[in-house]
Amino acid sequence: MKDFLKVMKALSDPNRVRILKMLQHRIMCVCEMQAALKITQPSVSKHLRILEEAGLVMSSKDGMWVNYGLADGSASPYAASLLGHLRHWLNEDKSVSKLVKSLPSIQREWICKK
Amino acid sequence: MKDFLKVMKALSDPNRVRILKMLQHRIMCVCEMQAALKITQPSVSKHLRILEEAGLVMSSKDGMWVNYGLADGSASPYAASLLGHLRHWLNEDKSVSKLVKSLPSIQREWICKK
DNA sequence: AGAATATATTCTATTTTGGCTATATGGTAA
DNA sequence: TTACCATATAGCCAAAATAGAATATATTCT
Repeated sequence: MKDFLKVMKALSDPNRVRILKMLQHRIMCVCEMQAALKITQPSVSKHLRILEEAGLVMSSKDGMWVNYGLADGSASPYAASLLGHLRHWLNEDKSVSKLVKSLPSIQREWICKK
Repeated sequence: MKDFLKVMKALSDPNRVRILKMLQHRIMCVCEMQAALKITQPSVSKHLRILEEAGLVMSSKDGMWVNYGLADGSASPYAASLLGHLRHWLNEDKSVSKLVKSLPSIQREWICKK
């Protein structure tokens, strides 16, 4: 029950759902998501922690950066199932499609390192 | 997005999930659920309202009683999908199986009308 | 009509959540 | 080493959620 609730709670916030929808298109670092969502970096980090503990995303360090991607689902069957559905869901949502369309212009070389 | 979040939030509370798991077995009135969950009647009503607005349960009046059952899913594709998965999920959860086992002894004729 | 019962709503107190600022950590480059 | 940069954590505050007590509504029975 606890694992199930973790996944449901993780999916109960619009910004966390938007993060997952972005990660369907490519791997991203924290500062890229921050630029896309227009919220502060600590907020993004917090959301990512919740998503990770629910088994929805996974991270790997690459030097200074931390790359986040969708989890493979091995950590939680609930997460695996929901990640599958999310592929088809919410593609028509305006806030999501707008975000996805903005992705090409958001790259860590441009955003960070200023 | 809003409809999706409603379903996820509705499924983010253990008592609401337990209500759904009970309703998989039979239709119930509010006072039966109250007896099963051992929480106050207003709390049950509130949970049911949230579940209903998410498209997860439906109600029909029968005299003094209001019968609640699982929704058919026509109100929300997200609710429909999750209700399907919930059939298989959490059957092994202790709090759920305990509840289900207690169902036969919980009937409105005995519980209410005291 | 009035009493009793099942459910819904309101109100209040408590907890949880999401955002921000400030600070800490850890890696990179000079 | 020092300086810098990406990310994580801690602390704070406002908004939202949960539970219970008290109250309101609606239906049945006498």
